[in-house]
Amino acid sequence: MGQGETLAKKKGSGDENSSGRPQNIQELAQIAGVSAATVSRSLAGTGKIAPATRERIRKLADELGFRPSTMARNLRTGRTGTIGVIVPLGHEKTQHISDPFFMTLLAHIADRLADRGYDLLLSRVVPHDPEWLSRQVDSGRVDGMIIIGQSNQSDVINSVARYYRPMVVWGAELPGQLYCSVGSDNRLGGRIATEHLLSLGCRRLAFFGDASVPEVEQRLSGFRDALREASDGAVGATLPVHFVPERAVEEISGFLDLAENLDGIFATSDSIGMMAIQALIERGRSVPGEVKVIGFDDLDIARRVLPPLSSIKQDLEAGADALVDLLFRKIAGEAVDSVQLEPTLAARGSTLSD
Amino acid sequence: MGQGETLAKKKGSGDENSSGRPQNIQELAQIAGVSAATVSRSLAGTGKIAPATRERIRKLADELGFRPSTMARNLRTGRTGTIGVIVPLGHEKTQHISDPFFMTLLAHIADRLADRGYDLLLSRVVPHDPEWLSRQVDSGRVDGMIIIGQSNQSDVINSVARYYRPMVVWGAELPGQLYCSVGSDNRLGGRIATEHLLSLGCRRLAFFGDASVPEVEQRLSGFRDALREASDGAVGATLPVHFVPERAVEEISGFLDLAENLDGIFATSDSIGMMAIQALIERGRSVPGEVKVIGFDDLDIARRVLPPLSSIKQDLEAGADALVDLLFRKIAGEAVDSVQLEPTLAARGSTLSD
DNA sequence: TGCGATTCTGCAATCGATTGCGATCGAGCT
DNA sequence: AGCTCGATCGCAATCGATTGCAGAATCGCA
Repeated sequence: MGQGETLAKKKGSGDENSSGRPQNIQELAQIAGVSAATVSRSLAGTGKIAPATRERIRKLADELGFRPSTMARNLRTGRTGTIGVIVPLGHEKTQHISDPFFMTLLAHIADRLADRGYDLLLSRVVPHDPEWLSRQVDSGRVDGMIIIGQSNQSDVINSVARYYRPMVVWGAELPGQLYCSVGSDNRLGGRIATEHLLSLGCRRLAFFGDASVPEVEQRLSGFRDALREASDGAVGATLPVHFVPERAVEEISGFLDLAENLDGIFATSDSIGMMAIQALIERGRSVPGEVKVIGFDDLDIARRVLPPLSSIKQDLEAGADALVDLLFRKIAGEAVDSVQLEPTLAARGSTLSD
Repeated sequence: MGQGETLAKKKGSGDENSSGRPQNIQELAQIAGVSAATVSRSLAGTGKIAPATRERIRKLADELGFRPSTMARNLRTGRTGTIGVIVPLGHEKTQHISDPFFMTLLAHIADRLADRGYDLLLSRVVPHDPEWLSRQVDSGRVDGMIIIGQSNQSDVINSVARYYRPMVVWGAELPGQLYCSVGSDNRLGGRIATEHLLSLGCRRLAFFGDASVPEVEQRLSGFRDALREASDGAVGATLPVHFVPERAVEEISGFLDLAENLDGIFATSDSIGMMAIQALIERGRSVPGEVKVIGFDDLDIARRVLPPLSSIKQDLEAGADALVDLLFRKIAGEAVDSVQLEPTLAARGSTLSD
């Protein structure tokens, strides 16, 4: 008999079950006077079951508050009904998920998955070893995987993509990637932002962002493209601002003290843009009068600060939509392509004098 | 033989396994020339196993990229290594998880759980039926449950708390609750905010917030307490602003057009506070000159808008800490009490003239 | 009344890892 | 050499639900 009797629940005392709450399908079957198979089929609505029996079982289960173990079902069927979402924080060991960009995208993904009746298993990992992804993938707890941001882990993702299909990635589209990704056309976004500043008369620009992150690197390319094409004496500097707020503030302040006749800033995130504005105003330089500032992402907060922050809009809701849609099509076995979203300009008070 | 052969993975072709990647502990055992039991014990490090054997198995598993099925383990051991986090959105059917408050708290919780090696299963539910909670709890997929905000679902939570122990709730401490909760002293927070406005000379106040949410109701009590005690002719109105941004903006605008000589606003969240400021400025009323505004929560964004928003700080990091700590102590069988965090005043530019 | 055609149900194998208990084997001791 | 003892390892039951196949019950029609 039971060797595993030291394990598991045993919510009830010893006898049967104090509360009368059946712990498994077997007990419910016994109470109903049928076999476990019949209970299973009744509850799941599969197979041929007499309608009367099915209703009886269902009502009984309902009254007794019985719910079959999801895990046992998962083990048997091989499907879990949950999608893993993972945020590799490779480039900033101390960055938290609390970053507003992650949070926003994550929330939209959660909403989309909820629409489809799937749950979301969230893992925040700092990839100190190359196993971080395969560990999750092979754990067998998820039907698919969404990765938010390649960070500097494109290699690892590629190696897993070689054998694991149901996986999509938010981020830059990199040459030679084996996985399918969803992200903005960062280079175009960078160009639009820069051209916006140039068209407003800015000639001494700065790019704020850490180019070791693929997305940022692409935005920087756009920045450089636009500057090159302007060819009217406009110049641009680059300041590798980190994503961690504390360090960023420091870096920005130091830079602004030196760069005295700057007249335009392209920040690679709204957070950085807002920090830049604050630092400028603390130094008595007006925005957008003396310096114009544009951010990237166009999160909700961009609209709600004063002056409202101009930004390059990434439609994260559409992005989440695309990620989830692609993932489910992959799960269904379809072959799908990466998606690039078109970034758009949202010009506001931080660049427009009004 | 296999009746379930239509199910499950079968990553390999038909024969054995093309890639040589063992799919289960059995195959690995065969390759290693030992029994499944030995493999299990080697990998888990349990039981008495010859050190040589254990190392050999481990190395082999590593080389072959084998990882045991988490689900099978879970089924057998009855533990899952994941904590469920659930956000009941009872009072605002259309509100999304994307609310910055939820996301901030969620992120901190995720970080704390990650520290302990636990994963986080996120469910966003709109409680249209009273089963929303028990469905999650009884699914057997989690070792514990964190609920963010009772909303108007205190009854449901109570009824589940009667039989399910490992569960903690973020939110107001309500009389007669059977579960253990973590939250700010909202009444005190409301009082502090109001006294702050009063001390700055405000006499015609308004409270912005939907008092049908328990937390908000308590803040409103604090607001009223302070007003009553002031007893110097200060008056206060209440505007039930919803949490959904679109509706809130509309409601606030309409109110401000009528309430012309308002001089102080206590908003029950930072988002609402920011919307109030924006609406005021659009109407040419200066902040903090003519009207002073204070929010609640003190999220990151409060500090980063202009003028910086004064707020009542809820230490969400400490809150997440407490939630997770309490939960694990409950799981361990300890009896624990609810925790109330002390809210503090963060006075900034939206109330201080500087 | 009789026999095949349907419907329902039940049996038992199965998913993959864990673990109590017993079997095995070699070492150490008399 | 024979025997005891302990360290390892394997057998097989188990967690709980699912499902192919077969047996039982019911029905229809001649």
